[in-house]
Amino acid sequence: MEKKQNTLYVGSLAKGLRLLRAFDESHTELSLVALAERSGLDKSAVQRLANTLHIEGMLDKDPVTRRFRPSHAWLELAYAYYWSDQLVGQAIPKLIDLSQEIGETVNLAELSNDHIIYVSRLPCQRTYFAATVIGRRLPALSTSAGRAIISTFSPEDREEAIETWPLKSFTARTTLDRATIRNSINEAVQQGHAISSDQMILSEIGVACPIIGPDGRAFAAVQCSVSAHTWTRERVRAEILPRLQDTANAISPSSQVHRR
Amino acid sequence: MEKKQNTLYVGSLAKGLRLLRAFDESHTELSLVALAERSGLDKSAVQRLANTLHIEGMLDKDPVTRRFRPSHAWLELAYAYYWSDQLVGQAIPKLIDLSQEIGETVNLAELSNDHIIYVSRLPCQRTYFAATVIGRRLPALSTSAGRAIISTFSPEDREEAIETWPLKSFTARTTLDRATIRNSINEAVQQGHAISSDQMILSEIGVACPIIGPDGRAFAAVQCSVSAHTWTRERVRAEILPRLQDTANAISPSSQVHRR
DNA sequence: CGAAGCGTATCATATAATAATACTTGATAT
DNA sequence: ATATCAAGTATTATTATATGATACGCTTCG
Repeated sequence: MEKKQNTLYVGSLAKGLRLLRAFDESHTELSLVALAERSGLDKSAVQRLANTLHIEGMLDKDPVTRRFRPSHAWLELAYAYYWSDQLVGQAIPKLIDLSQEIGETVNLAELSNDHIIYVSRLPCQRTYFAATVIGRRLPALSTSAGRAIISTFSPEDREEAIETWPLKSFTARTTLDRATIRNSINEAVQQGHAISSDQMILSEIGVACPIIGPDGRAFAAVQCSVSAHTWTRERVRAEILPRLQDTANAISPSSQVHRR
Repeated sequence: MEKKQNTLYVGSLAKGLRLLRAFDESHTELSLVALAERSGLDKSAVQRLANTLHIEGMLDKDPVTRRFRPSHAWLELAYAYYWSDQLVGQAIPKLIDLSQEIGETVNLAELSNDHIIYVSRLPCQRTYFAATVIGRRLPALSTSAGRAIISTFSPEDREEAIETWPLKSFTARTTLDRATIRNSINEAVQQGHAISSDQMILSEIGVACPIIGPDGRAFAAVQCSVSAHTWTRERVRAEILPRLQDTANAISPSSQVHRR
């Protein structure tokens, strides 16, 4: 078991974290051996680590099936995260206003390496569950939010992102061709916003405006997803975009105020 | 440093978790020594553990201030949590409908020992930030959701909760008298819902209906918070309560369906 | 009834975490 | 400019602590 050869690296802690990360949308509760398989650790290690996590309240354990599940503590961590992210605090009231105005689902997405992560979500219409859950990470290139953010990069960084960032197919129509994505991003450079269709799910239109930082570069975007059954790209541009743009602008300038 | 004398307990992992828990609403970024103070660990330990957490992507480190902050990984954990909590999946669409109908903030709260924790929040009006953040834990006795849940307990359990669960003062009007709380809960037993005022913040009215499990006992509640400036308890009862009740009932029966 | 799978418990061993110490850096004040 | 201090970083000898192999007991299934 080759760990980082570093006296400042605590292997046991890292292994414990791997256990936490073994849970995802399709692995919602795991037995001891299932945890061992998914984490790549042996049974003894998992026994000790999972037991520790259970004692410390990070894993719930079903008394009858003996299976482990994420505990409420995972939500408490999200709570702490929200207070630490200045952008969220500034954005939330404006996002609420926006969602009420347009009556459609509004999201705040942040760049997380080469993915975007939905940090705040305000669902206004029934949608599929995955569209309502915070913390969802998606390849930046495949999302309107990611493209909006990338569109604020320097030409070089933009090109590097387009060429090297990962892609993954979600629907039959997910764009996997980087040239097409380049066009989409170039449009976003011109127009200041990105629009995409059918990327994560079919019959879905996504619009996003970047939240521009003091250096002109965005690391977040305000995004809106609507159904193609009731909307067209034209109506989205006419009715949603102006307010979305206003909201993104309103969040931008005052950002980066450090406290303490 | 007395740890659990147990070969199945990994102290280093537990210490690492203490570092994560050092962050909260008033400690959003922490330096090495600040982490040491808040966790009760010595500088060397914090150095090693925090470094590990950083390498593993659980802590961001400001390259200039050298301070640590929660990373996006904390939201990913919340994401995994949401998929593991069956109740949320069942409740979300109904909560969205409800919030659209009544145009006010709707919450889903679950019991977490003697506290309630907000698992899902759908803000419809501008409110203070804390009211929009998921993962917030509050003493069950001080919240309408908690009282609604307790009201479904057996008389003995109810009494034990009223007598022993913790209380904390949030506003000048937070009820700290257990007799008064007993009255409020008894009312909830009669009426099937709980109403409270000025508990977490002044001029706020909270209503909650329990989500009753197959055994008749609730571990969650649908809750709604409105401003006392625009609402009265009577109007809340007349206009919000019926739909709130319907929503809670609609979530209740189908619960406890185990998959896999 | 036997086998298989899983959770639990025990223990000798040496690896891997520890804590003390010293070094580096940057900010503030003199 | 220079001194002082606090905070972050690096190194090391020591042994406490995590390890993983093994064995046991309980269900479940064919």
